[in-house]
Amino acid sequence: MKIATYNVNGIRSRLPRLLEWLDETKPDVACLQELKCTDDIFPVGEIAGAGYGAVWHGQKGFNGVAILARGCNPEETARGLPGDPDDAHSRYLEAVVDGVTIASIYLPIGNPQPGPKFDYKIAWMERLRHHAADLYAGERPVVLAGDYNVIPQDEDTFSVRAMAGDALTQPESRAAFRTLLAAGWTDAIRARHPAGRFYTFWDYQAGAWARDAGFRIDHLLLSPAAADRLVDAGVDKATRGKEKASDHAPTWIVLR
DNA sequence: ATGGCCTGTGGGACAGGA
Repeated sequence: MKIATYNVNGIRSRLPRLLEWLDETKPDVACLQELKCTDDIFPVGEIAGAGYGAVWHGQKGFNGVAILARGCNPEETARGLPGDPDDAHSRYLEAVVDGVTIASIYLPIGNPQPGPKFDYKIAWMERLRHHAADLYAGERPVVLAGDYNVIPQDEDTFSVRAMAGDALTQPESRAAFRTLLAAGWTDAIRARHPAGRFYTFWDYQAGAWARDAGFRIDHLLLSPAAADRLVDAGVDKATRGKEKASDHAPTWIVLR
């Protein structure tokens, strides 16, 4: 079972690339972020045409998450992250596919920091910690996949200095991510590849792609029952190099 | 060494991304 996460940066602009990637790599499940569209204009027809059922949680202009499943319809189990009824951002969607609970996460960036946007990021991560604990207690296979907007370690960025003031590398951001790992969640890429560059994002600016000036911010965290089934993990780096690409590359795992 | 972009909204810049 191949499960991927892909921040598409606008699903309508990205649709040809998305359909091409689905056809080439055939993930069983694809968690998408940054749809940047409302629910009524989500391209459900084109995605069904590619052989995928879908659930989605859109928003005008920004954010937006979806879960696609090949040959079946994901069974939605949560829409929105619990813990703040006033939070109107579409950043969390959860569904069960083939017995595996899968979340599509678009975590707040938090820039500029310090400030209210950073406070929102940290509060959101605290809510995620609580909800993740509930899922963990169920002792079922769970995959928390998405754009976490956290660079976990110095080796996950091309330049520690360039990112020093950024919300993605702040000690509070890293601590909140590390808290999930300490609670028993497995960072799938690092479980399979303890060392080395596994960047998932390269900025459109400053020739970042050409210089390989990227960082690793798209993650798949696994509950123990899912981690026991992990056989492979990787990044579809070539997807980032195509015309009209998203600034993120798809990141994936294979569970047996 | 520095700076370089893209998407959506809406019909011109600007917000937001990271």
